[in-house]
Amino acid sequence: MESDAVIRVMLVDDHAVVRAGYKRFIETDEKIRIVAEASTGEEAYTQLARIDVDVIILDLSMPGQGGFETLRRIINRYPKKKVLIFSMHENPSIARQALQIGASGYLTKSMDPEKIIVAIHEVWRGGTPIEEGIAKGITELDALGDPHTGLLPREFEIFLLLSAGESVDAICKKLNMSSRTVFNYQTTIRKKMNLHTHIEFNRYAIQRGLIPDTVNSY
Amino acid sequence: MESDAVIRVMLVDDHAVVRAGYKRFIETDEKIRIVAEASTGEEAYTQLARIDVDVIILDLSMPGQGGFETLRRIINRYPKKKVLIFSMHENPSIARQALQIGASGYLTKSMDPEKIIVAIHEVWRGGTPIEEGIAKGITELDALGDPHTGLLPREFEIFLLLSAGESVDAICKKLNMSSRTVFNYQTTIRKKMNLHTHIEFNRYAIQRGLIPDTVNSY
DNA sequence: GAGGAATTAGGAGTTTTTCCCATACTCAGA
DNA sequence: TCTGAGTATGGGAAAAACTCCTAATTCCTC
Repeated sequence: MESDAVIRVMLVDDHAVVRAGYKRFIETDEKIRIVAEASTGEEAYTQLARIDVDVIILDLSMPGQGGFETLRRIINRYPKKKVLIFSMHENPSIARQALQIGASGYLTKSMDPEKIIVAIHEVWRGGTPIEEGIAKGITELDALGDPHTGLLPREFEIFLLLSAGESVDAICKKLNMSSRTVFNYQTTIRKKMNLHTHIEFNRYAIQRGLIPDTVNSY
Repeated sequence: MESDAVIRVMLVDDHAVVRAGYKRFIETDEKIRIVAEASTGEEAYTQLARIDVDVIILDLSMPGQGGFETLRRIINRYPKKKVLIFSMHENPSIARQALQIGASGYLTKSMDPEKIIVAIHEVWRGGTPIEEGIAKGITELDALGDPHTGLLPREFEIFLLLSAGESVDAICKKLNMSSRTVFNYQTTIRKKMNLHTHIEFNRYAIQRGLIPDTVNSY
C-alpha cells in the first residue's frame, strides 16, 4: 500500500438517496475512489468477492441481515480490510460493540461531512477515527458498568433484536443460526441482566437509547 | 404562485451528511432552489420567521423536540406551507399520523432519488405524493379500524394488564382465575387484534394512551 | 500450540401457549 | 318461564417456546 495510491472505497447503506449524497461528497477528494456500492449486507458481501476494495463504509441499520452481522462476516472473511462504521446512532454502547467486533472506526451521520474524508484517510493509515462525543461516551460507559456491558458481542446483538420486538424465529433466520442457539442466548441474557419479560427488555433498551423509542421519538 | 417560478425549499434533517447529500441532488433541478437548511426542529421553526419558503422537507427522526412536534408547530403557524415528510421509517401508521397532522406527502429514504424531485413538484401543485408501499399500508390500516374496540370487557382488561408487562401468572392471581383462562384470553386477544408479541401489545396500548408510557413519563 | 474465551448447537425435560371444545351465568324478549 | 345470544370460565391434548446441561468448534492470546 503506497501512501500515494488511491484508496478504493465501498459504500454500504440501504438508503439510496443518502448513499448517492455522500458518494458525491466523498469523491471530491481525488485520493479516494468509490469503486463499489451496496444497499444490503448480502450484496456487499457478494461484491467483495469480485471487487478489490480497501475501505468499507458501512451503515449499521439495514434490513435483512443487519449491520452487525454484516460487519462480523466481512471482518471474518477479510480481516485485512478496514470497515468504517457510518451510523446514525449516537449511542456509545452500539459503537463500543461495533469496535469490539472489529470495526476500524465509528462515525455518525450528524458529524461534519468534511470529517468523513479525513477519517477515511486516517483509517487507511491504520488509525481508529471515532467521533469525539462517542469516544467520550465509551470511556464513560467503561467506567460505569451497566449490566448490558457485561454481555458478549453476540449476546448484545441478540439482546437488541429481542428488545426491538423481533421473534426468536426472525432472529435465527436473520443471523442464520439454529433456534436453539437463539433460545439459549435469550436465557443467558435474561440471567445476566436480570430482565424477565420482553417488555422489560424493550424498556431497558429504550431507556438507555440502545434502540429508538418507537412510540415517542418521532 | 406562477407555474414557472422557482420552488423555494427548506431542508430539515439532523444528519448534516445526509442533508448535504440530497441537497446537491435536488438542486440539479433548476426549478427548485434550497433556500434554507436546519438540523433541528427548533432551528427550522426560527428560520421560517425570516426566510420565505414554499416547501419544507422534513425528516421525522430528530433529537430534541421530535419530528412530529416540529410538524405540528409548522402546520399550526404556517398552514399554507407544504411539508413533505422524508423519513427512513417505512411504517404506515407513522405516515398516517404525519398526514393526519397535516403533512402534504410522505417519502422514504429508501426510495429512488429521482422521485424526490418529482414529489417536490407534485406537492407544490397541490398533490400528496406518498410512497407506494406506504400508501397501500395506510389504506389497509384504515380498513381495519381500531381493533381494541372489538374486545369484550374481560378481554380488554386482560389486554391492558398484558400490555403493561404483567405475566400471565400475575394476572391469574390478581383476577383469581385459572392460568388456562388467561392463556385463552391472551390467544383470542392476539387473534382479534393481530398483535403477536407482548412488545406489540405494549406499543399499541401506549400509542393510544391506554396505559402510561413508563419509559418517557418522567 | 496450549489454554481460555466466544460461538454454536444438541438432548432432555419443563413450561407456556394454542386449539378445540364444554359448561355456566346473565339478561333480553317471546 | 323458556329460549338463545353473548359473555366468562376452564379442561384435555398437542404444539411451541423455553431452560439447563453439555459439548464441539473456532478464534485469540500468550
